[in-house]
Amino acid sequence: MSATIERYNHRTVEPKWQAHWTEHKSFEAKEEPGRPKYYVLEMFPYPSGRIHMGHVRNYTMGDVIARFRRAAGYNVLHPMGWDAFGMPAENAAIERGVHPKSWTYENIAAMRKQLKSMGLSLDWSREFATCDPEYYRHEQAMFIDFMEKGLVERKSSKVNWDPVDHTVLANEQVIDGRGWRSGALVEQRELSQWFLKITNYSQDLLQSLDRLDKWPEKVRLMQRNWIGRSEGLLLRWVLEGAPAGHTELEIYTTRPDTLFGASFMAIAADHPLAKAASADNPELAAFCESCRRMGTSVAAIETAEKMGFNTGLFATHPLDPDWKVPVYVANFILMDYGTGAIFGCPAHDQRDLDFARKYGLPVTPVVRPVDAVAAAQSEKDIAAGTAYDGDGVMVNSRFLDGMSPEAAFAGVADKLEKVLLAGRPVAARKVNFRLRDWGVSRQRYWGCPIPVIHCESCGIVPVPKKDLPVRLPEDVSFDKPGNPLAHHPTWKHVNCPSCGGRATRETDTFDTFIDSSWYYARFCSPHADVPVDPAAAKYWMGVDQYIGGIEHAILHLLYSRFYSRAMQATGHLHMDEPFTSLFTQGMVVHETFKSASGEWVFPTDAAKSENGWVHATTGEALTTGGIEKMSKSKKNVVDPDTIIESYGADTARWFMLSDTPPERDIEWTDAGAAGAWKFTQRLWRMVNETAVLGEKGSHDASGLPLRQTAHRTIAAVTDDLMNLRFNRAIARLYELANAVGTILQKDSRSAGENAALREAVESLVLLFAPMMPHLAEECWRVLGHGVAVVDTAWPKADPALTALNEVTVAIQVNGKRRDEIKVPKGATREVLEPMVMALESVSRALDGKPVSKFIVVPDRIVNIVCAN
RNA sequence: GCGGGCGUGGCGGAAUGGUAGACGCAACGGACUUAAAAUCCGUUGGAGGAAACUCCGUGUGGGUUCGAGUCCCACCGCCCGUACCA
Repeated sequence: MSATIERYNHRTVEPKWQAHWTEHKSFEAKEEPGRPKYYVLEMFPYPSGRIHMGHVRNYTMGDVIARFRRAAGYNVLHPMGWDAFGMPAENAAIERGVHPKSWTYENIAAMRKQLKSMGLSLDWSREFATCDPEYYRHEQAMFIDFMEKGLVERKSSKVNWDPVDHTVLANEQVIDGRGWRSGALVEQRELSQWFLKITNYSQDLLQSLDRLDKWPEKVRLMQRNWIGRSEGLLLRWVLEGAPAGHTELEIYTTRPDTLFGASFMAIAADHPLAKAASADNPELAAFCESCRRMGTSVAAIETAEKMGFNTGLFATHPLDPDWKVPVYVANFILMDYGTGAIFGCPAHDQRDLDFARKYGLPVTPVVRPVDAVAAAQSEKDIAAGTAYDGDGVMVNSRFLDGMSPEAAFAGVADKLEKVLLAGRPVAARKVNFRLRDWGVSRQRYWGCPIPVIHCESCGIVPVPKKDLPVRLPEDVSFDKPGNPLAHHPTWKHVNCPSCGGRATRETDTFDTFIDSSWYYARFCSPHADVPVDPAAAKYWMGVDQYIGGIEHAILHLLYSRFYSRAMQATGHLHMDEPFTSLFTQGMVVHETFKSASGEWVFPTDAAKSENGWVHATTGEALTTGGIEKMSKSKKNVVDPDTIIESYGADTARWFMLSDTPPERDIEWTDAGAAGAWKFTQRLWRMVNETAVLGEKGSHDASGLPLRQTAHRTIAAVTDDLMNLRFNRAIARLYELANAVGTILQKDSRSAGENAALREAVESLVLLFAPMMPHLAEECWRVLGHGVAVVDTAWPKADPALTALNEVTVAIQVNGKRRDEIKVPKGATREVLEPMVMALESVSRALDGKPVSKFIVVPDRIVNIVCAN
């Protein structure tokens, strides 16, 4: 064995090839009409200052796809940028006195360097940050176009106010009643806000999910639920003894079929009728106030009892003038869904049943299961406090009796649509969505300024496009809480573009989700002086493979889908669905350690002793705290820089792809990383040992087995990479490496074996190149190639070599495996039967019993069935 | 509550309804070495057996099928998402 092979040194090799790729502009993409394109995009990072292992995993996957597609002949676009606006920059300014701009751009520089050390095949010539005026200028221009198109609305509304971050949050940013970033309890405030009319597209956004067949079903379902379509009926009830101006009460229901099961009305505490009725009823007013105070936290909702207050008012049943139903204010009715009022049908709605039982209201079942046993059961359940919400047949419902609930729905709707009340139909079919318009105003400095001017005489005036961008002023102070733009002495004072009079700028900035809602389109033409160059977008869009975390399943992905529609409506883009195929990768997790006093301990400080884990320096006993997502607070982070320095980028990349399927959480372990590193060294040795054997000779029969393995590996890895099954592709590569190693170990080899070896090793290098690009380049050079791997085509499997001419067929007797035989591929039953019946193992298993069936699955299995 | 996913060796995980455990890690045995590291070779689901071989085995219980980790039903457990949405 050649003992003179030097160890593979990633510290010199990796920077060398990175420089080569940069120098040769290997990854700069240009439109080439007629040539198939492939757009790979990973969700761009927030420039927090350092990349973490999650980034390493995300960008490695994207890079493998990009390099693989590139080798396979596609014109690949693989860009990178920075989601650079947002609160951490401002927090840094407040806490440490650094300017958000310098903080951000310094972080970008640091992270760019880190990403480059990973050897990603990115087109850096297209890089931008969303805080570049050259980027947000187009965002502002498009907003003005959206305004003209009626996609923007300014309205005073109750907003979620984050008292820690001093900003408004979108509903989507409120999690369990707390700010998604600060974790502070959210308050309700009344403010004038800018909204994007995403609800104009509710139906389209819902329906088009059906077209996104390359998205995970889970994400589509989450979006479906978020949009929350329901079909129901708006229904007006005449009120009796109501305060002035409240002659009727409009409710929304999805179950008009259960109208004859009505036993009470319930309205939200914020409903105008509740307010009016409270005026001369202090007790009611107090109850409404307590409902408002109850809050929206999950804990509050889960523990809250159904509570109500009888207003003393009555509503008249729309189908029976003599039927009067009491009106309650109830704590479980939300003002911002439907009309903030319902009719309660306790037998078929659990909340209504809880409420009715508490306040002694009637419970009349009106839907009965068709099956008699089920019907009896449902009656018992209802009496015991469990509502029945299944299908069945209508009862106790006059003209609806005997119908299905579906028919009854239509029966009630058809009838009441024709009944007039105060000159209007008393009922109207109505589709309701849970989706709200998107509030985009933020009272922050480090965001894209909203390009409008408030003029006392002209009102809202958009900034003329020639005056864009509206730049953020740089001389701001963060001494006072609230928005530095509002505090700035001069910035907001301008002349009205319309009348020339004194006016003020809007000081709110955009929600940063806007920045990330169109960046994918900007990458097509990052230097164009329009938001998106139509020809470039036409060529590159949509994104063929988008990769990111599941945490963006709703917000970012839904906003982006809306944005592309809005851009289409304003002529900026030619298509509506930006992401053709979506992949959501799992997290990187790591074991956690805790000291006896409950403090988190860095894994690097934990050592294994006979008595379990101890602190490496103090010797204190440690407990393992479970395998969790890497986070600074739990100290279970591994720094990518450290890993790349000690093992190299290729090893880190390889580990990230090995063993665990990409959609699952991967556990970072030192042993696993070390294993990956050993494999890089092994490949390096094999390549060197093969290289000295010289150029490829001619093939003969002795090399056939290895050639077959190599070509089958090419076919399998190609298929696996096409389908993002990285862990399987890697297993195949280990198999090929093992096969190569076996031949290399032999004391003597035939010329044919040497030729096969050369071919197998070259294939191996090209196949692992997307995962370990630096090692592949270096190996390729050692093998004597003058052209770099990035400029070499993906290997092709020879069908003659992947085809099997002999197959192993398993022999079963009564479904139990008893033997296996090697037979020519395609062996028929006529050939197989005598062979199989002659087997000693078969006659032993049959034990003289007659064969009743002889099943042949060609090239797979033979199953002999006999009486037992 | 509702919705979705998952449950396979010591571990990560393979397996178009067709030989369960590919591949890797760990462990054990061996070669090389003064020794160790590195490397290479071998063994490794459980039980029984000297061996041939036999039996058991994919959370539990049923079912469909010649054949089930895979499909169907019920249950148990874990994970994720989500909610007074009328």
